[in-house]
Amino acid sequence: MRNEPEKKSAPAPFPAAGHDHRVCADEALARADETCARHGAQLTDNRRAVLRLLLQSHRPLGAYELVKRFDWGGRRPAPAQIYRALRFLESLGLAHRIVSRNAYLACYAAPGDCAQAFLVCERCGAVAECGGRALEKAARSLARAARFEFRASAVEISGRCPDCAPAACTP
Amino acid sequence: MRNEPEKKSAPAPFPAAGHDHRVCADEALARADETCARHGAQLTDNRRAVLRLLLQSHRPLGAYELVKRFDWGGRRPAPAQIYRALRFLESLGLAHRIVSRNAYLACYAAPGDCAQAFLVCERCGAVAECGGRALEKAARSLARAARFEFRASAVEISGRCPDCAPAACTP
DNA sequence: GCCGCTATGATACATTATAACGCACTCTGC
DNA sequence: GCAGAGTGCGTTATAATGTATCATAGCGGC
Repeated sequence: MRNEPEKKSAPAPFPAAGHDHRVCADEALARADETCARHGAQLTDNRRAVLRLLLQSHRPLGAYELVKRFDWGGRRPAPAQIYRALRFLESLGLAHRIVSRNAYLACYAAPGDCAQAFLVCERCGAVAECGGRALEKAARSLARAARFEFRASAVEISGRCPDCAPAACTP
Repeated sequence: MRNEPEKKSAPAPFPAAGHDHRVCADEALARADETCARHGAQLTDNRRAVLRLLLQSHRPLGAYELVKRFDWGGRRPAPAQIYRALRFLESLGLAHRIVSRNAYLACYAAPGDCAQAFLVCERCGAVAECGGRALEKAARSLARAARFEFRASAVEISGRCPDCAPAACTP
């Protein structure tokens, strides 16, 4: 990746709400099954494998990082394979693209209230997805004022996560 | 570019505030001089040329689009040249990067109140920069709630500009 | 002159993403 | 069972975007 030190064994990037990684990952996979079923889409082996990799990492991964990690009996899948899965996952909201990093993050939120904004740590690369109706509301009213037809908003907030902020209690 | 039809001769992408292109471009160049002077930075020929190209286009241009347009006595500058100028312009707020399109847009706003958010038309590729304290306020409070140290926020709203919206009065 | 600094010009390379094509599988209707 | 449609996969090739690196030029200070 670009400038991510890949801080070894950093299990929970700013858990903000004190979440347990395994629980949220398992839940996310279960929700993915549901979501696919609801949309009449198939969570094929390929797609599930990519989603699982994203869930395991719990931080955004680049497409080529996924290519490397994809365990496929020694061989490596072609990028196209990964990108297809990512597009699929994105289309159902099971994963998000962090444009500012060209990276992809599994969605841990419930289908309804996902992905209003992302908090992207400049130092360790951790990303937290967070809701916040206020943001979307502000975006919508901004669009309205410009006679702009709102479709979607992407908000990425950069800064330092609690673990990396210099003023944090942990040294 | 990726999926921008490059609608020929579309002079003013949603003027939102009824602005005159030439006026705003000239003003922007003048402000750029000022801004550079204030920061003790040099608006060299190279940088000025890139800024001028951006101002002329009045819509986001990819770096390689700039490479093509750069008139340099027949030759073409290397990408690095353009990227350097872009980085410089960005650092002073004279240009902005539209991450969702990997493209760059000249800043037409006054130094103080620039770039809270961008309205990106999915159809014609036009981008309007717009303020909106509400957005930044929402972003900041979101960050605070997550114990995240806010540095900057990038908000990109996608949808249809007034010219492209199906329900618009102009056919 | 010589140093330190900044910006440039140039070559090469790295990273990210898509196009295109044919195969395999599944489902459906017959 | 079999043809045809639809979807997803595996592969190759290539496009698009972005950086690293190094040598050089210009400029101001000592």
